[in-house]
Amino acid sequence: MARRNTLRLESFLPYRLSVLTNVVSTAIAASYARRFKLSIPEWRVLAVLGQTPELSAAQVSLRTAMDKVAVSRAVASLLRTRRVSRAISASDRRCSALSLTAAGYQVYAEVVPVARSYERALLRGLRLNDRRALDRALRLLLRRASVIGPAHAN
Amino acid sequence: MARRNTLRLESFLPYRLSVLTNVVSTAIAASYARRFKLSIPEWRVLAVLGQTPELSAAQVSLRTAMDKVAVSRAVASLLRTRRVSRAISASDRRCSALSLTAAGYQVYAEVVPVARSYERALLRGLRLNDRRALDRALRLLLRRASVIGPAHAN
DNA sequence: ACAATTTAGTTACAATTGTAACTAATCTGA
DNA sequence: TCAGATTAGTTACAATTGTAACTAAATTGT
Repeated sequence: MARRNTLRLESFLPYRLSVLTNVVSTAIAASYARRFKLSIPEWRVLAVLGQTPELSAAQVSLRTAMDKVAVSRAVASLLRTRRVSRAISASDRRCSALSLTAAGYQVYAEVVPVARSYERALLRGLRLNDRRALDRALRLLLRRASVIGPAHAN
Repeated sequence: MARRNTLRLESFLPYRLSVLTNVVSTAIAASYARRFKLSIPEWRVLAVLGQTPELSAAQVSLRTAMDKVAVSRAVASLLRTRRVSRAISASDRRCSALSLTAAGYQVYAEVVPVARSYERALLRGLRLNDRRALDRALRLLLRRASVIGPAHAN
């Protein structure tokens, strides 16, 4: 019952990141889930293919930081709804080139401004200086997190 | 195929937050999951009770930003492993006061330094200025996110 | 040339999580 | 006082996600 050496959860960085991310992605998801019947993984795949078409599933996986099973499922669903098309590569019949269909681009074109506007609303109130610092911090934290990895013995 | 008005996912704030959070919480979880058989929700409950004992499940829910079902499950599991004890309130027999047992405190006391050291490792390389800016930014973003909420029509 | 390995992607199943409905206790107002 | 509403917490079930095993194609080394 000594209660010395206590951890203040509300100022613990990993906890704060987790809470913030949760609120943010739930909010964003809500804005397109209902309107377009898009799940978060589906939106991610859509987003990378909108930016760079003709990617294989593995490449999508890399760019979205999703694992390949998640990508496979999202792609399957996007194929069903005809928002993504798949062309099997002639040289290597294992991989395929994924692209948005016209319908896919249309959804993309509608969601992107919403996403942007949400981001703007979120950043409103942060001064330019702080935005830059945030940008630097996120970049650095991500790099450090990848480097130290799960093997953090102590 | 015009590809104008593209969204650069890698500089899109919600996306970056999500990737970072994912890496960080997976890493932290790994460091205590195996050693103490603690899931993330369990660790969170342990963390608030270590900081403030005698809370009801609802209060834990508030402080951890977890929903009540998640708390209920985590508590059930912590009761089973005798890391948390529950005393039914005399005045209101619906709610109960949750506290850590001696065993619970022991786990807490072992995990806290690990968590702290991970946080330190993460922040290494960020200058004091940038840490302050990050702190401000996170506080502000969380507040904005809660305010704008899911009702972000566009 | 071909057995052994690697790579892309899928499928099957288990574990986790979210949603809704529920029980039990308390509170509220007529 | 007591019917209806509220609150704490749990349970049951559905949907999502993670893990492992799998198929099929390509690559490698001998």
